[in-house]
Amino acid sequence: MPVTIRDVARASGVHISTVSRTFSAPHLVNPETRVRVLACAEDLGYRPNRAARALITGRTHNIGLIIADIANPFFPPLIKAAESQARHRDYHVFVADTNEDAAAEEELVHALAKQVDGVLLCSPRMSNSLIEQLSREVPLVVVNRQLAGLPCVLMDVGQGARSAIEHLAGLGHREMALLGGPRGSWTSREIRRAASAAARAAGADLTVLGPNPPTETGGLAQAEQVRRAGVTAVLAYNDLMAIGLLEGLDALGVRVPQEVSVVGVDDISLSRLTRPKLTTVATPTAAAGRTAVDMLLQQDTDLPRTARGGGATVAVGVRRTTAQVMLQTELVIRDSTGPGPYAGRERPGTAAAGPGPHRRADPGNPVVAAGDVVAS
Amino acid sequence: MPVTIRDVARASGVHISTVSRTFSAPHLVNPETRVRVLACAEDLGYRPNRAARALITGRTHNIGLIIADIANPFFPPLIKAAESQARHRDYHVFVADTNEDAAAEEELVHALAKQVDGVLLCSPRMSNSLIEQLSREVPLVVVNRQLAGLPCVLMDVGQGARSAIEHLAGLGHREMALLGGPRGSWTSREIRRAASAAARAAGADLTVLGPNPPTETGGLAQAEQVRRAGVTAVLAYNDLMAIGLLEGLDALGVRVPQEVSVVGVDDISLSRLTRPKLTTVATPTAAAGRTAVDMLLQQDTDLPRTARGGGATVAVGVRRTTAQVMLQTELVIRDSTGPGPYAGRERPGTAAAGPGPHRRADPGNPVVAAGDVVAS
DNA sequence: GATCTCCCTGCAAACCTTTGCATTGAAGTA
DNA sequence: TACTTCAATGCAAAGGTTTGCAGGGAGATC
Repeated sequence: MPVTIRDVARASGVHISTVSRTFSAPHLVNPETRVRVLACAEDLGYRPNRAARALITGRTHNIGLIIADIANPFFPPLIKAAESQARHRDYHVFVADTNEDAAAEEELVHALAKQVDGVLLCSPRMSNSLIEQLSREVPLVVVNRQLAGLPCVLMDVGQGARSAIEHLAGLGHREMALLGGPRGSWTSREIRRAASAAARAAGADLTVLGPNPPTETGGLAQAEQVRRAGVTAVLAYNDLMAIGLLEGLDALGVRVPQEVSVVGVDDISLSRLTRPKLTTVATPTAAAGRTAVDMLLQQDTDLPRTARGGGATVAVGVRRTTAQVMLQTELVIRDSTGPGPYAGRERPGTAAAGPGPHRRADPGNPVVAAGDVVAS
Repeated sequence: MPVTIRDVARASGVHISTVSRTFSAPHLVNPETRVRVLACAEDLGYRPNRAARALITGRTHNIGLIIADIANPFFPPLIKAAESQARHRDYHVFVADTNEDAAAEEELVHALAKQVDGVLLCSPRMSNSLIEQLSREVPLVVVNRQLAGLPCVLMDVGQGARSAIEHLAGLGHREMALLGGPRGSWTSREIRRAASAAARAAGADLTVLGPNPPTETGGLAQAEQVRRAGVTAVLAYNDLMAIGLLEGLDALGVRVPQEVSVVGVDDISLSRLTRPKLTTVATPTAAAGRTAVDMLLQQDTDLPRTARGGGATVAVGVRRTTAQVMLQTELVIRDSTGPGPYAGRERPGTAAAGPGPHRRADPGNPVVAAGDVVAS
């Protein structure tokens, strides 16, 4: 039933190799023959069997995309961007969800290793050493985690957190809380580090609450703690948690931003739809998806995967590019942050007045720090 | 570099076929040999090459999942459920996003056809005839669309829409609007049909606005129309649109539910977090994902795909199961619906008073209508 | 007219695995 | 002891494609 290259060859009266070349190296075949073959192929509905092709070329033209949680609206834009970028290059994307579970991550990498040309590991929860080990099994690009010797796509959440804290301090807040993200998250650590430093620099206190699951529920569950901590401003690990917190505070009768200001991270589409609209640190997720695919495919074309001719072309000392790209973030001020108790006292330069809407531009210029490492 | 079955055979001193059997038919190999082979395989980090296996068995152990829009929170639960169900059966899931584009759908089915054992087509936008045609290329299970002769997983949105309209009528609404979904959506047609009938039965007017893109923006854009139509209650194609409408009405100063009641469909997790909380028709998305995978895999085990031995085992008159499963929906009443202008006038039986919270049970009992069809 | 180029096409091996059949050898039976 | 049975293993073909190499033929050059 399935039509193979052989059927096309028979129909068009040429050898299968000619049919093969018609598709993979058209310039090598006579134009007349080519059109004839193409016509027959079209006619019969022939489509090359990618598995068979993969067997010999060593390239599946698939890439794996491992995601902590598809239900987190942070990821879909990244996934879509990665898919569209991949599709342009005739690659397909395998999306897999780990449910925020490090063990599932490892298993998925193994499972995907043989059927993809590379894996995008997004916001991994497993250890650095394990990631390094897995990278020997299949080319890896890591998103939202910095690892020496591996290509990484990072978002500058540190800068974002700093801006957020400075924004809050400028509004007159001194007692702040940070809702930490999940254990094992590089982003969470990064935000915490930067936020602490920024708070210290601004003369503010920062209470860290967490780690927490990075979901609405995780944020909602901390509402009580936030109130008890007596803070007037909160930075949450992500928008989902911030939205949950908004909900929780509302249930407790705490008004936002009059009594407590809330800032999220990610700028998911939802954060424009909450009441009040959420002030948040916009992360360039789509750009990250595109960039990660580019880096993976770049790496892929660099390393010939099939060692045709056996031991002759030993791949010793292959150079692997390990560029690390840092994408910029931007604070988007909306309605969930307002003046704090110290508004107008100090720091007179920073406007403590009503926050106007703030149009953000797409940060299209990644800061690139490239480096080459000799792979084993 | 990649370790093959041959390496394992060499290391353990047996023939490759014995290694193969160790994995695919363990009972055929001597226990001692087996442990030795397994040890060697473990040692070398051997993992069978699925592409090569697929070439001969005709099964890739992958399934494709084609989704209109991953960013729509309706889908992630379905995807997760499908993935987890598939993983239990040692299958992997290829997720692809079509951006609500019928042409992209067709192309994706073609592209996936050869590298998966079957495709789950979720909320397709293309024509029935095209779907039927594609189903001859690769086994298909269709979700959210009813097609004779093809296995389908449906959610009873008709019943849901009816309940919603009855709920609104019971609250004293007579002038209602329906925000239609995207063109080509079976669900949208179904909702429209049922809602119209229910409105007629309840003596209410139903203005249909649309079709619309099934997003927040789509809903938001219709706020003005809704106000102009002078209706007091709106049923939206999905929660996303309902949420957008909420936003739009708020911007226009229209209070919900005091002036206009709003009902959505899907019960995405967000609808618990809007202000007011959204009354909606809960659809069993996770169950749909699980069921669809089950049906696909069932079909897959029924049809031997590789006709080894060539013409001898002609697959003529193969029976294909085409069960159609209808999953039940349920109205979840929250805070976005309230009494209408005719509250308490007629229909005294139906309580027009404040809507109490309503706990919904997981509708775990699918209504199954099975049928066998002889495939060509 | 003979030789050389060069374009096009065919040939066959290779990729890694599965699986029907053949072979081996040991245990069981008469 | 000779024969059957059966479990365990080896052999080799097959699956669909790519690709290095070789061959064929037409046109060009001398």
